[in-house]
Amino acid sequence: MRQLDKNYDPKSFEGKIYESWEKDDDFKVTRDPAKTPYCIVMPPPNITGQLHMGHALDMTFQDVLTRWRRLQGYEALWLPGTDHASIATEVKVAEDLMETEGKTKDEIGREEFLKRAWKWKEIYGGKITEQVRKLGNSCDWSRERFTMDEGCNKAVIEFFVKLYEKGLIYKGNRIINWCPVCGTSLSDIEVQHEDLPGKYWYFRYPGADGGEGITVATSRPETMFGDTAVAVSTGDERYKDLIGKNVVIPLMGKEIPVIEDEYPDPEKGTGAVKITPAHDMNDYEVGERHGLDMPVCIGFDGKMTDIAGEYAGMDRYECREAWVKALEEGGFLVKIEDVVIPTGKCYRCDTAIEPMVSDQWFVSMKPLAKPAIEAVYSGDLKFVPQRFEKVYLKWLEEIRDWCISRQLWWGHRIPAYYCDECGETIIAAEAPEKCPKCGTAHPRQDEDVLDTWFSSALWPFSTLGWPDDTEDMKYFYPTSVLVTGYDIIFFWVARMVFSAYEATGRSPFEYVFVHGIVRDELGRKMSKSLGNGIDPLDVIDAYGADALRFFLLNGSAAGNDMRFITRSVEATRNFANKLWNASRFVIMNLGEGEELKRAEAASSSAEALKGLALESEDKWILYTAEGIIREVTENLEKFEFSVASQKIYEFIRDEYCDWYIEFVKGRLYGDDEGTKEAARATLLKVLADILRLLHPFMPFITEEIWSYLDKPNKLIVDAWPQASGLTDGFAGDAERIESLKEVIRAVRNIRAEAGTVPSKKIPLIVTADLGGDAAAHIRSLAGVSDVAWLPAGAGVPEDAASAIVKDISVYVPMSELVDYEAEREKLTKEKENLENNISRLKSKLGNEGFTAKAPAEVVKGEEEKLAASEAALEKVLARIDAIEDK
RNA sequence: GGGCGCAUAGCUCAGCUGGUUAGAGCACAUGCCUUACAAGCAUGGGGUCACAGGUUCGAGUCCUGUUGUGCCCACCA
Repeated sequence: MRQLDKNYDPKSFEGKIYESWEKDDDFKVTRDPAKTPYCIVMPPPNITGQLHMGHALDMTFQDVLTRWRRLQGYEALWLPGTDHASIATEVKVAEDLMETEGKTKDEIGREEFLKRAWKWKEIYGGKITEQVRKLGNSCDWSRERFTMDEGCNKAVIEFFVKLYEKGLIYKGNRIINWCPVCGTSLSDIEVQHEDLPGKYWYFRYPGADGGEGITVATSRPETMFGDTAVAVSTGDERYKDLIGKNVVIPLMGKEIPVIEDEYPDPEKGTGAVKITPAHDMNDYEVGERHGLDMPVCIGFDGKMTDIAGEYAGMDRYECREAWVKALEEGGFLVKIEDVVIPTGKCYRCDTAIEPMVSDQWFVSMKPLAKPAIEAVYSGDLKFVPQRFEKVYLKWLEEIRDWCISRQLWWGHRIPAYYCDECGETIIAAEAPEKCPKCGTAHPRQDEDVLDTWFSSALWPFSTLGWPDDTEDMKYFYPTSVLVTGYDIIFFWVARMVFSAYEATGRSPFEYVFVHGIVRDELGRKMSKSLGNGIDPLDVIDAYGADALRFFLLNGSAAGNDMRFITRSVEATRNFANKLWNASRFVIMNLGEGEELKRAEAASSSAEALKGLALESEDKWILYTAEGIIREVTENLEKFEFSVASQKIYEFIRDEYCDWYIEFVKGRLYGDDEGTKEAARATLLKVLADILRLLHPFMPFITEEIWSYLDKPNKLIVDAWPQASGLTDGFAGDAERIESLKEVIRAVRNIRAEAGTVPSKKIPLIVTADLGGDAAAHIRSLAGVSDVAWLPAGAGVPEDAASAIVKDISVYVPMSELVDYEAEREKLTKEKENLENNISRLKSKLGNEGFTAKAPAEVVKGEEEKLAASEAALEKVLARIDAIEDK
C-alpha cells in the first residue's frame, strides 16, 4: 500500500488535488431531477485587484456549505463570478493609464478607454479566479459569470426598461451627492458620514429696509451665494416681524425673503437658517416647499460658479476663507463657534461630497421596498444571526429614492435615447433607428452608466438565466443561502431582495448568513492606507489553504468580527499535521493486499464491523464518533461553523489520536489476528468518517489522505457520514472507557507530582474492576507494572499516593516516593472539595422547587453525582485516618 | 439624536433554546527525542464570566440599570 510521506507539506498536493477535481468535473452540476437542488451564488469579487482576507472568509463559509450539501447528496451548485465594479475599476484603469501612458481618460476618449477597461478585466478577472481556486473553493467554473457579460447586460437593460414602464424609474433634476474628484453622482449609501471638527460662523443678514435684519449660523459660508431665503420656525415669536420681509445677503447685496417653515429648530443656533436649495439636502426640501429658485454656486469641479462674482473659479474651500475674511471686514461676522460637523465623504476617494442639484435617473423605492420588508415578516427571508433583520428592515423602511445614474464610462450604459430634434426620450432595450415621434435618425444615447449595484442587485437570478425562463432558473431558483459580510447589507442584500421580488416575484434566497470582517492582529480594519492587510495567498504559501480555512472558520461567532492571528493559523496547521501523521500511522498499519481488503470490507458496513472481535475501546470510539457526526450535522444546519469545527478538532486530536490510537497500539503490534483485525477495521472506519466530516472544512488534506485509502471514488463525491445504528448497545463500553481514561490520567498525575522517572514502573491498586483490557491499557499508558483490582472497602495500603476519579479510588503504593505531609494536604483538599460538593448537591436535592420543577433526568443525574461523591468522601476519610496514624 | 454589538484565564476567543465543579488555542511551569507526529507527548497552575439589581428551584446564559468599548444609521444652520 502507498504510504504517506513523513512530512505534511500542503504545497506538494493542494494544487494537484484542485486540478483533479476540476478535471473530473466534480464541481459541475447537472440538474439531476432525482436530487434536491442546493444553490449558492457567490458574491462576485471586484475585478479591481486582489482577493483579500474578507473574501477568503466569505468564500470559505460558502465552500463548507457547498461541499457539505454535495456530500449529503444534494445537487449543490456554487456559482462563481466577478463584478465590473464600475466606479472602482474606472478609477484604477484611469490611474493605470496615467502611470503607463501619461494620459487622462478624456484624452483617449470613451471608446479607447473602454478597450483598456476590458483588457484590465481580462487580466485581473483571471487573477482573481486563480486566487479563488487556491483557496480550494468548489464552485462550478463552467457557469462563471461577469456582471457585464452578455446575459447580465441583457438582464440589466430588461430590468431597467421594465421598471421604467411601470413608472418606477424616472429622470429628474434633483439634489444628489456629488463627488468632485470622481466626477460623478453617488447614491446615499455611497456617502460615508464622518464627524469632523468645524465651525459655525454667525453672520448678520441686514434687513432690506435698512433694519437690523437677522443673524444666521452656517458651517458653509461659501454657499451663501446660493441662498434664496432665510427660514425661521413656524410661529417663532422672535422673528415674527421679519417674516415676509426681505433681508440682504451681506456684501453680495441680493435680497432674499424670510420665510416660515417647520424645518428650523428654534433651539438651534439663532433659530434662523439660511436656505441654499442647490447645495443642501434639507434646504432643497425647504426650497421645494416654498417654490424657491435653486441657484448653483459650486460647480461639478468643486469650484465657485459665476454667481460668486469675484470668487468665481476659486476652489470652494479657498473661497470660504476669503469670503469669511471679507464678511468680517465688512462687519457682518457676529461670532464663531467651534463645533463638530458631520460630513459626507465619498466612499471611494474620501473627498468631501457636495450636495448638488442635477439631472439624474432615480428608482422609486417605496413601492419596491414593500415586498422586501414583508419577506422578513413572512419568514420567506431569514437572517443568521437574526439581529441583522433589524438593520435591514430599518434601512428599507426609511429608504429614499435611489440615484442610479453615474457620470462614468465603465458600466451598463443607460438605455435612454434622446431625440435632439423634438426632445423625445425613448427607453428601449435596443437602440432605436429613429425617433418614433419625429422620425429623426439615431437618437442620441444617454452618456451615463448605471450604479454598479444596479447589476449586482440582479446577480442571484441574472446568473441563472433571467429574464429567460431557463432550466437553471426552474431548478435552482430561488437559491438556498446568501453568504456575505454585514458591511454590504444595504449596498447589496436589500437591493437583491427588492429587485428579485420585482423581477421574479420571490425572495432570491431563503437564508442570509452574515459574517463580520477580518481585522488585523491589533483589531484594526485591514486597509491599503494602513498597509496592514494580509494576503491570503501568502498565508496559504506558508501554512496551506486548509490551515487558513480552518482558522477562519474556527475564529469567531456568526456576525462578529475576528482578528487575524498568525499564531492561530500556525496552530491549525499543526492540527493538520497531527491528522496527517495519525493517518500515516493508520495507513502504515492497515497492511497490504488481502489484509487491507479485509479491513476495508469490515469497516464499510455496520454489520461487518459488528462481526469482528471488537474491544471496549473500539466500541467507545465508534460510539463517540457517531455522537460527533450527529452534533456536527446539527451545527452545520444552524450555520454554527465555529462550533462544528471545534468539535471535529477535539474529536480528532483528543479522542482519536491521544486515546484511541494509543489504546490499540498494543493490539496492532501483537500477534492476535482477531483483535488486530478489529482494531484495523475500527481505525479505518473512524478515519474515513473523520475525513468525511472534516472535508468541507479542510478539503485538500482530507482528499489527499483519502487517496491513500484505495477507495473507488474521490472524497469530494463520497457521502456525509450518518449514524448507522452500529453503536446501539455500546454505551456501557463507552462509559467504561471514559472511566479508564480518568484512571490513567490520575495515575499519570500521581507520577508527575511525585516526580517518578518515566522509566520506573510502579504497581497500582484500583478499587473497581474495569474489565477487559483495562489493566493492559493502564500498564502501557501510565507506566504501571502491576494492576490489582480491589473490591470497595478492602484494606487500603497506607504508604500509597491516591486519587479519586468518579467513584473509583486509585492507589499507587510507592513508599519511597510518597511525601506523607503532601499526601495529607492533598487529601484534605480533596475532602473539602467533596464536602462542598456534597452539601451543594444535598441542598439542591433537598429543595422541593428543584425536584418538582427540574426535568427528571436532571434530578436523577444530580442524585447519582451525590452518591458518587459520598462514596468518594468515605474513601478519602479512610485514607486520612490511615495517614494520621503514621 | 436613533439603533446594534462587545465586556469570560496573561493574550485571542468559544460557550446553541438557562441545568455538572465555565472551555479551547497561544503563553506559562514541570517532566519526556515513548518506532504516527518535537509542527510532538504527558502533567499542572491560572477566571468572584465588567458592575448593581431582578426573574427563576437554578443565571456566563433571560430582564432592567450603570460603566467602559466598538460599529452602523441620521436632514450636517
